[in-house]
Amino acid sequence: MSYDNAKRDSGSVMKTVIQTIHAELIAVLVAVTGSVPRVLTLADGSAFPAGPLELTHRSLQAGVRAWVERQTHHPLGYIEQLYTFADPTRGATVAGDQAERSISISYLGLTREIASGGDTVSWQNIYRYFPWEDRRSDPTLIERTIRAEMGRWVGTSAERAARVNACFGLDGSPWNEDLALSRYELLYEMGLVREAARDGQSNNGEFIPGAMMHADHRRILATALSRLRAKIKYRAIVYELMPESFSLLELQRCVEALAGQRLHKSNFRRLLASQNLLEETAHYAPGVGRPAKLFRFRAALLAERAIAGTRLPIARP
Amino acid sequence: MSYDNAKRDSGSVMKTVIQTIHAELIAVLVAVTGSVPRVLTLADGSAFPAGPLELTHRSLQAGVRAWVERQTHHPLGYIEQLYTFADPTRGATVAGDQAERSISISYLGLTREIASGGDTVSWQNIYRYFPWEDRRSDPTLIERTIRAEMGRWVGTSAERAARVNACFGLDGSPWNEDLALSRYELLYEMGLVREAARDGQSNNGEFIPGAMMHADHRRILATALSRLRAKIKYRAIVYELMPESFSLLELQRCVEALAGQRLHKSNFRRLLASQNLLEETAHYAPGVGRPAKLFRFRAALLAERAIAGTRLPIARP
DNA sequence: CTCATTTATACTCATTATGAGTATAATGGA
DNA sequence: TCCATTATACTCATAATGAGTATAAATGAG
Repeated sequence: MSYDNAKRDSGSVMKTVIQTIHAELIAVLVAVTGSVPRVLTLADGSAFPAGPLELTHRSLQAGVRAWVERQTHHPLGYIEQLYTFADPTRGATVAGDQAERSISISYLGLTREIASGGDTVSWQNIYRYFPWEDRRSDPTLIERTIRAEMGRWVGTSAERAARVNACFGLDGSPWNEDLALSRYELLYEMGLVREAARDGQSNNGEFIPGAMMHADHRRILATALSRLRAKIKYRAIVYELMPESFSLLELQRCVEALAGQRLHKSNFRRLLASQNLLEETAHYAPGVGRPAKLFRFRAALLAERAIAGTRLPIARP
Repeated sequence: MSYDNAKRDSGSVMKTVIQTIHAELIAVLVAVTGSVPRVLTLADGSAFPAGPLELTHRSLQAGVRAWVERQTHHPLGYIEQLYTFADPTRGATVAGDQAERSISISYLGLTREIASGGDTVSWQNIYRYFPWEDRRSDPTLIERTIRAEMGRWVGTSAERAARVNACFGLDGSPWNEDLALSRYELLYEMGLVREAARDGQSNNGEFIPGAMMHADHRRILATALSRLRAKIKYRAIVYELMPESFSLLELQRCVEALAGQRLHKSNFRRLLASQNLLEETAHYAPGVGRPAKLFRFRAALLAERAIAGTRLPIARP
């Protein structure tokens, strides 16, 4: 095809080294049980299910499904792609005209928690890795624990101060739960998470609380959390995390678990009502207090509809 | 590392074939000039700048920058990753213990249009590929041209009808500009775009208007358009597309070009005012009519802030 | 120089959406 | 029976939106 020549050669001489690339598929599986958001991990909480893309895989998604099922025996429902990154230099050696390099493609999956087989397979509380992201019971953790350490990095730089304040909702800036990834990256840059020291970043003080993970898996988890928090607001995906029927409070607890924030009960219900995604069942939830009506998601929701609308001030003709 | 064994071997026997993967980097460069949104193309509008990931590339992003500059001599500003996909079977042959496979990683870049070198390098109107996405002058194009063809595919299926209506804003459903990708994919599934026939999909009628592209580049462009339309609403990225200073009407035209919709002038200005992202300059734009004040973006905007807030009804303590 | 034409800005106003509560209804158990 | 608990229904002030109208400052034709 003449297109290929035009495409490859314009402006420079082509290299002849053929590069061998190793593609790794990584799965972040999230479930919410009660009020705890969890991820499925291997190696006692230090890594996610992962494995190389193989010839037998029909697609990237199929590959992810295969690896997760092989390693955890957990069935997989909804999944979506998160991010792809290349390991900057690791193993970039040349042998003959072959060079080795690694690319990681990460996926986010939503399911319901099931006791999974495998010795080291386990569901871990997401906030074990990011204690500062859970502001439901104690929104002052950042103030109390890591603000001082961050202050050391900020020093007298107004620009750094502005960045920290915007990211962590300090000093008048509002807290934005979607910025989970930015916060993790900033902490890494500051050298306050253990991974930074492990990777040879300079260390600017005491490490802050939060469990470490293999390679950059914790960063991938932060990506997943950010994506999920953002998406839950404009797409009906909590659906994937809930049982067939549930009470409104259960649904609220699920969203709160992901957002890391308490929600206003009646306003949350009003929002649900306006979205018209739920329908009543004939049943009621047992338990203390007045029994709650049970709801289910409407089938019509299958048409992957956005639940919020535009923010642009559109003109009518 | 003991982690690696636990990770790879749980539940199945490991394959020994080493897979050679070819990673292709693809760049969708967008600029808006006047009221026309454009993409930078090669091969007379049929493909995007692209090339394999090489050893000399420090990162995926660096690789994209290198290829774009090599092929188009166009400087590159802001870029972000779009999507990664694996070519399902093409070239999946095995030679010895080596197998060949291709992965494409696409990027979206925002710039200002510059006359670019290279014979076949050109800026193309995005709506050349998706005429139905531009509803500024004529929102009835879908009704007039492609609705009948889609109707043939829908037949008597209520589910198909619901899908088409939700996607294309027909029959009472509101038009949602963010669904550009879903619309393209649906048209492909219906066999109404030329790529579908080329790829061996069954054809359900006449092809609809819109230029074809190499491989799945048109699908990638649809991804870029969807992403850009969605992102422009909650992130201050138009910034990258505008000159140093500009009038409010110019900014409005730029957003309209991307959204494919007319905006309400005074409400758009009120929105801008509330976001506080702009500041006045001392200058005025020349031209017919009363001269417009020129604005520029505030420097403080560097702190990559979200411009919209949460949609969740948060509870205060 | 005056006025029609054009584009820029400033306001207005009804309707919705949101944040924050208060009041009332069903339960099970002491 | 009364109380602790949880579920639902309303209320109300304020902010955000959608849709216009009114006024200001240029240019160019006559």
